[in-house]
Amino acid sequence: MVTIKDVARHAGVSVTTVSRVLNNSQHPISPETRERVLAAIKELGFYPNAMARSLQLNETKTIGLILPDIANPYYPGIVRGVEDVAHEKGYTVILCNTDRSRERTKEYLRVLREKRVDGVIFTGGGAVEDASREHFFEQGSVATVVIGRHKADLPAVQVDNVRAAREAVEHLLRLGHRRIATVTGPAVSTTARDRLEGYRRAMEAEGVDIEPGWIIEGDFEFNSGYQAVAQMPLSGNQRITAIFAHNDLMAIGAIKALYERGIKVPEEVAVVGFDNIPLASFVTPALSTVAVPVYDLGVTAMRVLAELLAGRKVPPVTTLATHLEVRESSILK
Amino acid sequence: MVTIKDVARHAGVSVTTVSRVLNNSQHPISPETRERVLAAIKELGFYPNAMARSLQLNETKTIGLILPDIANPYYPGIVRGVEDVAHEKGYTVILCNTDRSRERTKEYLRVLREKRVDGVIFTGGGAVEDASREHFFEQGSVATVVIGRHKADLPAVQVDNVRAAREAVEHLLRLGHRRIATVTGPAVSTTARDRLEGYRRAMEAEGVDIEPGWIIEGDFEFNSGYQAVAQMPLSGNQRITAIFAHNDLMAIGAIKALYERGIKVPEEVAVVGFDNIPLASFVTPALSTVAVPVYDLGVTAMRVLAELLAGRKVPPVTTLATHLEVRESSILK
DNA sequence: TATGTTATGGTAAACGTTTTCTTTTTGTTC
DNA sequence: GAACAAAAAGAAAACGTTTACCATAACATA
Repeated sequence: MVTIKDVARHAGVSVTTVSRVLNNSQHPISPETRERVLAAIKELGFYPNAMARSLQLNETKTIGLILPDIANPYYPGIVRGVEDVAHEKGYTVILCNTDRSRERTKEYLRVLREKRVDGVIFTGGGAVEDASREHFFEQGSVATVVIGRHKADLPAVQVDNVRAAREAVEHLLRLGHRRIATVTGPAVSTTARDRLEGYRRAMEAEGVDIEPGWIIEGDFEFNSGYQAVAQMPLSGNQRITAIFAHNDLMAIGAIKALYERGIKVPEEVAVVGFDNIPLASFVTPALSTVAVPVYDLGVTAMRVLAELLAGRKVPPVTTLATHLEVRESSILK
Repeated sequence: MVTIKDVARHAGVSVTTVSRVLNNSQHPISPETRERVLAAIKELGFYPNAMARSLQLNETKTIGLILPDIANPYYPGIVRGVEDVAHEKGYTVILCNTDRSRERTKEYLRVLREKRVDGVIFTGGGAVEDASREHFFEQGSVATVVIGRHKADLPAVQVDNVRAAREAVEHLLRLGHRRIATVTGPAVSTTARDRLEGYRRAMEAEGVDIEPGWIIEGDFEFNSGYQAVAQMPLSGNQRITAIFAHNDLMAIGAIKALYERGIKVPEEVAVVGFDNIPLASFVTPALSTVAVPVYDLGVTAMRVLAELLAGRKVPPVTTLATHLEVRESSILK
């Protein structure tokens, strides 16, 4: 590998001078010298060693992005948002899939720490956060931003799940539905709790009593939505006429189950999901859903992190707006 | 930040000794000394500085993963595969989205080079490869593995697109279809060319003449599949009875268009896609498709790269098997 | 002439590790 | 008790940068 020394020798100057032209330093350099250095750099194919540089400057221009699983369709949008802004600001992103495993999370935190990343963006909540707090923040801090709900005392970027869920259910109520079931996320998920709360508030505001069979716990996976349908009253005059699922995957599972039972969506049962994963617009009928601005969540998180790294104050919480994307599954053409 | 010196002082030994226990060196260390060092490390919360280490050792245990767009549902599976193996082998992954832009690709290659990544995995072909060859490999090499077809002289991990496409079409022929249309990828894509070739060979082997209107060029996006349907003969006895799309997104677009025209899938028109993105099993009817083992592509690519980095010989091409995932869109229950 | 000042450039320490080479300590053998 | 070997530990150079500080030359100023 060619080093700054080689360049210096080749250009007939000191390494100091090479370093100066490399970094556009304040220090005056004569045009001829600069030219010679630039020529030497080109000629030798010199690429400064970022590690030596980082060692000296104590910054790596690298951040860690920790999430449960990139293969979950909710996350790629976030990642892309983070990455775009990171790239624009000269940062590089290390991707860490934790599968929500505490072990693996800690493992990654150790590596990120050893690699001296300048900052970290977390998403995926829960156990991950605990591990992080313990491990990362308590022993010397690394700038960190969290996407989503969290208990830690860290800057967060999130959406208002209670409100968004409420709006989704209000939409169904406005269409005349009263008997509305909901497929929730796992009870431990704060996100799921918020979405359930939104459902409750909308129903309550409308004076509709929620019947016991209407709330079915899922796990955010396709299958749990599919299976939830089996537990719902679908015939007789006790039957439900709409389903609000806590995410799109479960909503699509529910649609599939309804389809297989010969129940028409949206004619007999309307369905609304949550997240607006890419898939949502492609299924038939196209899924009405709460659009979570995943890309913007990523973009904003990285922006906040960059502010933090620049030593500026950042808001403790940034809340991004959702909007209801009404498609075919909840409304007749 | 606490350094190895602090640990040494705290444990009353030299940095050499600390380094030795840190790296489980051959050099004998008395149990008591080791204990003292370990205790000091723990007590001070010491995390070795990977950059200083890398500078010395000339390896970063980091690799770059270059792809067009993580938000494209084809890629997360690959990324996950790469990441899993990388993690297992002690590597960290830097994610680079290029949007197939030559500019951005070169930009990233520069950064990866400066950060002295140990290796690179490329996927997404085309322009990217050119940029890479030029920039990366010609001036001092970095271990590299390519996923998919490529022209460069680099170890590759791929599937046999010709064969896989042929099998997909043979499946349709076996079901009795003769008038089979195909929605291709962009003409410049080698992948698309291979898949078209497979279609041709299957038809030819069966003695079916391909009519001009049957081959419609798409661009691998949902919309082009949707729009392709408009150009197909769908009524009269010249009508096609099956569609082979070069990827799932286009296949799903086609299904949507057929649905809107009141044409039943698979009863009136069968559809087969390619890739087996997660979405494929969730749409209605569930999409029959050629299952590309994306996760395994990632896993294998990283394994090959690791071999390369260990200085071992690797096969120039590793071909992974595809299989046809027959679901509802091409066969009646 | 002595003294600054400015423009340009260089020397060498520092960043935090690993590792080669030495040194010290301990133990064994005759 | 001398001689040596083995075990344990340390000193210092090296990795490739950045930068504080210093040096020189040219020129202006009093």
